[in-house]
Amino acid sequence: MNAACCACPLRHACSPGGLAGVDPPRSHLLMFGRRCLLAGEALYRKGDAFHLVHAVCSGTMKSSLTRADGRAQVCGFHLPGEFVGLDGPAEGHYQTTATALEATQTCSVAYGPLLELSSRLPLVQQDLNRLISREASRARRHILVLGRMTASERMAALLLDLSQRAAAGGHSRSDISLRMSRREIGSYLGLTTETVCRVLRDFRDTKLLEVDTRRVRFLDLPAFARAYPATVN
Amino acid sequence: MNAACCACPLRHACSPGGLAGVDPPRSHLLMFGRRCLLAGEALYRKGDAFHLVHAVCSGTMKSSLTRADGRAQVCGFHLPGEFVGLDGPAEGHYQTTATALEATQTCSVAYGPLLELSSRLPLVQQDLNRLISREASRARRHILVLGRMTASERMAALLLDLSQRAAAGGHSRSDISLRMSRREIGSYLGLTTETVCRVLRDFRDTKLLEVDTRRVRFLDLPAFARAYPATVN
DNA sequence: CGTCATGTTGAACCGGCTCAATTGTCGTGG
DNA sequence: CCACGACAATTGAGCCGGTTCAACATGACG
Repeated sequence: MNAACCACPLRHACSPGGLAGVDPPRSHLLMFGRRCLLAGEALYRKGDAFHLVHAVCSGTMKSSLTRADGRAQVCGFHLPGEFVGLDGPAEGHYQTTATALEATQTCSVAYGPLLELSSRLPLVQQDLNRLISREASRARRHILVLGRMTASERMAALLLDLSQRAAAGGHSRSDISLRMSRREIGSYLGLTTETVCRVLRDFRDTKLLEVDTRRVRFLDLPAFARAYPATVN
Repeated sequence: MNAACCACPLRHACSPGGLAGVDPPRSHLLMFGRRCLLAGEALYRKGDAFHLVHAVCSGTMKSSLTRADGRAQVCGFHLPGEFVGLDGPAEGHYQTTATALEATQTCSVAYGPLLELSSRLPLVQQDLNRLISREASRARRHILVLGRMTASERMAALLLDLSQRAAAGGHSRSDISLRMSRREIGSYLGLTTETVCRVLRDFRDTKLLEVDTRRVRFLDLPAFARAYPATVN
């Protein structure tokens, strides 16, 4: 582990989560560099040549697809400790655009050397395949949400998912801050911003949540999860 | 290429599409076996231990997710020459259930040896990663459809997709046969069977298609594609 | 020929959308 | 510090696309 990695807030999360088998003396070969993004800044865009995968070190990102008519559809939110850019291997260029939702730090890893390394280290190879495959898992869960769920179920699914991932990152499970706008939530869930608002108001009115704009607190998380069982995988 | 592969209808499609770099003398090590499935029979089920990936040799399959309440959501259709089971690497067990829609032949490949082989052959490694990554691409395209499209756009997207894939398999581009039921189409598109029927009727009434139950013919494919541009990727 | 699943069509309903207006939030500059 | 403007969030009223529910047609298969 080199100097930059020692300081990385991901130093614990990165290896077990992503690249368990990389022996320290070699890992510096992989790291391409860090970037600091401002809110709204893109890390990569759809169509960019794919050479790097990225870890979110701090902040939050979204990834979005572009429709033929040019409008965007948010297809994922990414918290610290998670990877973005793993949609690249499919075609050799990114198929999504990754944008920072707030000031965000990322760490980039060169894909070529990573592949090469993985062929020498079976554990890395398996982890890499797993990571790429998990990309599809996420998308499939998303399909389940968009398929035939009501607005409240969709919103509940997102909140429970964010809660769980925030917890995995060491944050509170019941007190989550939404770094994305209502419009972005709506795009992700296949709803309008108005409906997102109304659903959150209903959750508040029925004492399931406290909602203060972008701050959400579960009043009884287990009860909430029980009320929306179809959303848990 | 061993005897079974010589007779395989995929013998041309398999290598270029999937495993370009496997040198013939070794490929027999990979092939695990063939299976013949009847309509409705499952090749694997959600939760089964993941050891094999499969190619569809003939017939048609669907893969489906299971909701917490037990109901299924179709998440993909698979034509001859395409792979199924690549959702396995993520967690070491299948996350979907693959079912034959008609009499279907499959060819299975052991994942472990494939991984091992791929570490010696960079081209195979890259292809394997690409295949796994394409799994996510498919799911993302599906998200785009389920996100915010009208019923007709969804149906058009499916028909154009099937047309394109049928053409890739050497079949007619404008004359396609739907091996799946209206219910399965509806599940895949996030619609009811009734709506699927009505949309097809509308396409027929507006002279875009000839529809005879499970047989669909585009009367003017380019015009159809132009009428639904948002559905083409 | 009867049975059962699949497909089709119609009528009424409703969840979420559209459109429009209001309020809240935050950054900027006076 | 406040005023201002731009944008995000919220709320209401009315509408509409797709669902629900029900009836009927078709077709596969014993």
